[in-house]
Amino acid sequence: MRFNPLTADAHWQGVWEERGTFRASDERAGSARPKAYILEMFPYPSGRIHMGHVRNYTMGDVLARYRRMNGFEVLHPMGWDAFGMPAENAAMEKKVHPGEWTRRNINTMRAQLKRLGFALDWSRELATCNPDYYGHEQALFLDLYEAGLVYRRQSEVNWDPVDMTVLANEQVIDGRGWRSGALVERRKLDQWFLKITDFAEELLDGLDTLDRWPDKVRLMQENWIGKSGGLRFRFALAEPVAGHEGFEVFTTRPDTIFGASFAAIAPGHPIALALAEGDEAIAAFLAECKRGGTTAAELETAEKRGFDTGARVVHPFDPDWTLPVYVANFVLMDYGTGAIFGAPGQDQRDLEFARKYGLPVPRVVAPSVEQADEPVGDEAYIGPGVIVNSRFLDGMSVESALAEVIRRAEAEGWGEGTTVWRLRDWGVSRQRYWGTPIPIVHCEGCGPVPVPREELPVVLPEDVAFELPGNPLERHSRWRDVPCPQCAGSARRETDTLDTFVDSSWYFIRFASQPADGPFDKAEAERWLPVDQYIGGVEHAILHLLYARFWTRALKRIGRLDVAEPFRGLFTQGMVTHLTFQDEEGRWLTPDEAASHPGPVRTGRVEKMSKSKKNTVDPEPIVDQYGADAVRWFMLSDSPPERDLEWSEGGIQGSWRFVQRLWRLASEEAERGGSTWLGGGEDEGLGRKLHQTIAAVGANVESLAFNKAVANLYELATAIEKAPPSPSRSKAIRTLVVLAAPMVPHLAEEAWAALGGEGLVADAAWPEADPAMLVSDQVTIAVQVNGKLRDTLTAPKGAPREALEEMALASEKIVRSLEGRTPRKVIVVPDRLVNLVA
RNA sequence: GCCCCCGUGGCGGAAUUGGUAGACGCGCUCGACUCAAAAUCGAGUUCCGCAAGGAGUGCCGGUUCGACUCCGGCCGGGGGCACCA
Repeated sequence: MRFNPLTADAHWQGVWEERGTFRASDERAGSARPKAYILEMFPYPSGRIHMGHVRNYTMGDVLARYRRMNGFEVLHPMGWDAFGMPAENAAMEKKVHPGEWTRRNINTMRAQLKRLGFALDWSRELATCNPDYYGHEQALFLDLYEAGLVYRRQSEVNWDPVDMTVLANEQVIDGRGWRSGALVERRKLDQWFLKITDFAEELLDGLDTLDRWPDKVRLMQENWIGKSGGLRFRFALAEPVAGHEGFEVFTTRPDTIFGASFAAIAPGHPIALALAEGDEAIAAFLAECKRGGTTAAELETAEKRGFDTGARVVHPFDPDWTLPVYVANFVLMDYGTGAIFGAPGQDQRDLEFARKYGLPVPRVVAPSVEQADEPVGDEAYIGPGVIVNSRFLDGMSVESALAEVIRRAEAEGWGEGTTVWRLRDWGVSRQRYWGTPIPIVHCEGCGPVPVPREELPVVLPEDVAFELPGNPLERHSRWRDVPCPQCAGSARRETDTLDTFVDSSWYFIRFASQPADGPFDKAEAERWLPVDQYIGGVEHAILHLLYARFWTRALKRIGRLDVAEPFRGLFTQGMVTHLTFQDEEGRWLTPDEAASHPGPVRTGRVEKMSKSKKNTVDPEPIVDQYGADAVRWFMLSDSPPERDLEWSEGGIQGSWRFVQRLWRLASEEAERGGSTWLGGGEDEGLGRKLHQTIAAVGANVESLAFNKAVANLYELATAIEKAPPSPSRSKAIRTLVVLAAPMVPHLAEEAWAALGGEGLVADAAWPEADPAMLVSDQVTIAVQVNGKLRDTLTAPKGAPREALEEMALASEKIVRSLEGRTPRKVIVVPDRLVNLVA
């Protein structure tokens, strides 16, 4: 009599849905019950659910079910991050409308998710590609626009001249478009930006409050925001150049100011551009700089190159000291001021540059005064030390010299201490069809004009063609050409759409509150937010999580939502991996192909499941074969959730065995008549094991250590199997079913019903561990001689030190180990060990 | 180059503050049931050794009565950022 998931899964899923078991109540949240908002990163509807989704949503589900059983009102919603490029690619390749393709995928994936029995509130399901989602997003965009947090400026993009589209950096491979293979150009386009840099300081400071985020993610965001303190100052040109009398530079090392041997400006610097107007050699150099690749590898190997402009700047501390001005390819226009001074003795890049162009390399920092005149070799000295060869700074530490230069610069009025950020404003314009239309109209007379609120949503036109390259919105004159909302003159809609990261920057708010007439209701959203536990892949550690934090803070600033940080707890789960297989010619084989391949098969490394390596395992046939619970159980077993999990046939079979084992325990108990068992007394040992397990599983689920909770349940099951029938055993079986319910909910319902449990096990209360049962009155004491274990003995709990020492000395093994020596020191840790030092 | 994380059996991994290393699972071995196989159940499984015993958490050293755990230095693997002044 096996547990049959084929019938049980569907049955219990139907019962939960019918009863609305997992529907979250806004009224109860926070009033009748404490609230818990559990969220997993919503999926992109790519076609089918993959194992990564299953793992991610299973973890969230266990936590959601566990919280419910602990009396929380739980919000656990699901939706679709439904805009994006793959839909347009599908449209081009398969001649299907992106909307149709997306909606079809959503239907498939929803059905797949439902088969896994997740405790989701489907009544709140949303898809970002629906006007009743993105229309509200347009309203929020206008709110930010009116608050001055949105602006428009020219910006360089990667332009694919064949596909006539903008490419993300990741889509440029070796300088060519990933799809067309055409050489990518750098083009300047007018684009919309969100002022995330306005929030740099608070986004950085806010990280300190996120104590339930992984340190790794906080660190990555900190580096991304990249705060640097330093000095910004003005270099005066000895002779004016193309109308400029000087330029500003930024440095984090003003203490090295007397080590300066040149100044350098970026190829895009206004002075460089002005010089190029009248000088073909400079113009040629600038063109050369532009051509260079932008990939990481190219930049790493790129040579430092410069062009001596012939101009000179005056050293701020010495009017008689001038420095040559170069245009240098390693100076970035969009960081700091786009210009630097070079101190080759203390900076590796400056050193390489100076060596190449024969510039002096003075030492101004030395480990000690005695090393003041030691020449700098192939490596710049960036360590701590004392300032040398620097006039009034000589003898100071790096820190005090730094402060002193800033103080003088400010006092003398030629510079000031400032902070520079690595973080750039967020460019949100995408020259794409399948995204949220930016609700702006461009009027020849009035310029950019917001679409009036009553005209929202600006709906994407359905009748678009993808035969031609480029953005179909630009060609759709009926949609594009509209009168200006201000002057009624002729105008055009903005044809760019929003970056899909905008869509995912507020979906968690819409889940919490979804009125028809606005993005969300403030009070209702604040009832649920912040998300108590957010779970997703570490690949979103920076962009999505930073954008969502920014968006939430922007809403707070304009008074729409009083929440500073959207995600109270964050967990980044590992990937699902699998063995890879190749045939004799190096072609990748699927696991099935590998098994039936006639020739030799090379078994490769364990890698992330991916289509290109053909090592994916589709969850659906696995669910068909083993049922949802076995798959869920496997996803939680073995590997710690933050690490990668290797899919294996053996693993899923082991999970299947355990599901059946649990069922056997429960069904045999049910046949026996459950709690009406009359023989035998209480089984104290089993009772202790039970309560220890209750405590351990609870603690481990709370800390998301699902692999340990799984181990706890295995142990309890084994202990029950080995125990003779007794009331304790009957109780342990019922409790085991409750403890396992968040992980294997279908089996648990079936077993619960068989055992005559009241209502649904999903609604059952999480058992409480009896503290008195967690400690036993006998403890095992380790006995060591010189720190090495020689014997163990059993003693009553709380036995006094002297008694333990005496027992240890009486042990035959200990006597032998001591070889007649008398211990000169005895360390006793009560209830733990005795260590005899001889 | 800079920053961060991780090295424990054949494998995935346990080990709350330094206190019996290897829980639990996979795999493997032996046994039971079976005509047989599958399934299931039982026993065993860090290494060397018949045993007594010894060694053992990447390597070297240190602190300690006692180190997987703390400190220093190496080696190996992984991740993030990347010409950020």
